[in-house]
Amino acid sequence: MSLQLIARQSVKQAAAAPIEDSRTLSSLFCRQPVERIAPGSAVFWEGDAAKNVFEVVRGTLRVYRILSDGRRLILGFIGPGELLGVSLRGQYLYTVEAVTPVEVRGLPRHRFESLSEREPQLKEQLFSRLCDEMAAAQEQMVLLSRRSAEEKLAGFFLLMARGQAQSRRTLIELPMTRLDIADYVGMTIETVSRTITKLAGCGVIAAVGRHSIALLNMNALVALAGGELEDASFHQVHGRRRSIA
Amino acid sequence: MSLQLIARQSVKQAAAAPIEDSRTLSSLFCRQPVERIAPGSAVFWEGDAAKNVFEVVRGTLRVYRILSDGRRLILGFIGPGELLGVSLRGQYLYTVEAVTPVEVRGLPRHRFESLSEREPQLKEQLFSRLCDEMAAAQEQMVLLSRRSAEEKLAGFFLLMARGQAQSRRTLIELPMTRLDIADYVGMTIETVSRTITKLAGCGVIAAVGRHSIALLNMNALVALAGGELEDASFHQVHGRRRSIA
DNA sequence: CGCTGATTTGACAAGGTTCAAGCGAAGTGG
DNA sequence: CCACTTCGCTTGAACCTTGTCAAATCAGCG
Repeated sequence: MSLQLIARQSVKQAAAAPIEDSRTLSSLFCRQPVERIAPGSAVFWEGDAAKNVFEVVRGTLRVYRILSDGRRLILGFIGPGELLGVSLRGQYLYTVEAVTPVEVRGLPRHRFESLSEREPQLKEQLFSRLCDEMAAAQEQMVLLSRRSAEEKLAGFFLLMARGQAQSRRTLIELPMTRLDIADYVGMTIETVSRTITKLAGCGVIAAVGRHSIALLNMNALVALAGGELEDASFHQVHGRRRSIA
Repeated sequence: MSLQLIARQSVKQAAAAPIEDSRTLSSLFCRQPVERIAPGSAVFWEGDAAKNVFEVVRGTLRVYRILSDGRRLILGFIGPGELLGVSLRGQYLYTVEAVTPVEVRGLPRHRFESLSEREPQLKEQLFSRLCDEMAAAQEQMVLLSRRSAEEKLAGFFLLMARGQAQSRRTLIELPMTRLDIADYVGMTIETVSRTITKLAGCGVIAAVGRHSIALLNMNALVALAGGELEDASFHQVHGRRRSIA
């Protein structure tokens, strides 16, 4: 039985907790050579021996598992600054594939471990990232448990916005395909497409090409998503409305 | 924004990795007084200051969050041996309520932290539990992403069986209500009920009173669940088995 | 024995999946 | 540089599952 983790570091998180220690997790990787990975290629596969830990330098990746009936469950999308393959035991638990052209730096696991063992602050940072990942996992559960397609997609867009928004940016990138989105939120590709069309029809969002959308009515989007994806700009209480035309 | 964790220790895990260190996480709690909690009462609420860490001695609890639209998302059920409220920051992220009569031992968080700080093995154990919890979270995502009600419930039953099966016991306890189950797998109570009736009609399971069911046809159940909840009796592709016993 | 709350069951409608076809953009080869 | 192919995306229509509303049953308890 193997376990490993995607260590996440949300943008917000990073900003909120500036690093005082000179020695950061990232510093472990900065001398490692960069590996380039083409879209559609994997960094590693579910079941592989977990030999390396990676830090994402550039690009977006999808993390997924294939269920026994052939369906693909995307556990998350990760980007620059995040760690991949932090593992407690021997095997990777999921497959990680490049969505866009990707650059990563790899570090042999045993070195990663001995280094982080040596310095408590690193261990602490690792722990902290683990917590972030846990929180992210819970958010995804919330997302998956949402009933309607609109709620799910609204939640997904907010998640993506949160991940890349400098502030209240309205244009967000969706490097992944509709199929990726569908496998992430647990719907079919058709429903994703239809729902995007519908939201665009309501004026809540606007599709800008295939790989980005504009968030036109943030309030409506947050209301639709149920307000659960806490955003800095949003702070309401339990009495909430959800109108979408 | 606060983060904390339910640290899980699966039955299997405990058996597979015998403790060599004299000092275990549990040993931190064994001198603390036992608190009794009546069914329906909470150990703590989402948003409370995370003052204590708890170890469950007896009983079953539900861990949940209330979404802003009033829906309740049950993140998991936990039992004896598991930790509650391990927190990196100040507040509990979810509410924990007793399903059955429960006994827990509480330990002030700062003491828990300073103690585990002092001993690396404890930190290690904590890390390990965290990984278990992460794995559990992923399993729930798999469960939630399943399409049909039958798949979800079959998966749920297997999960429950795995959590309490001494061996290939076929009678499993379901201390929680149908509503709890519904909020866990993301369906309505009616659908849960209908689906149980249906599975019983197929001879796959049999309802024994309201709070336990007999697993009559394990193979059918595993097939229904998609075989993803790896069980000793089941190991396909990736060639790894994991004894349950 | 008569409450109260939990569960089951029924009928119906909404919404999502499925199957099928049309559209469009990106990339290839001439 | 353009036509062609391909793949991803959108759209349509029928079907099916699940959510909803409502009512009947059941279990536990005073």
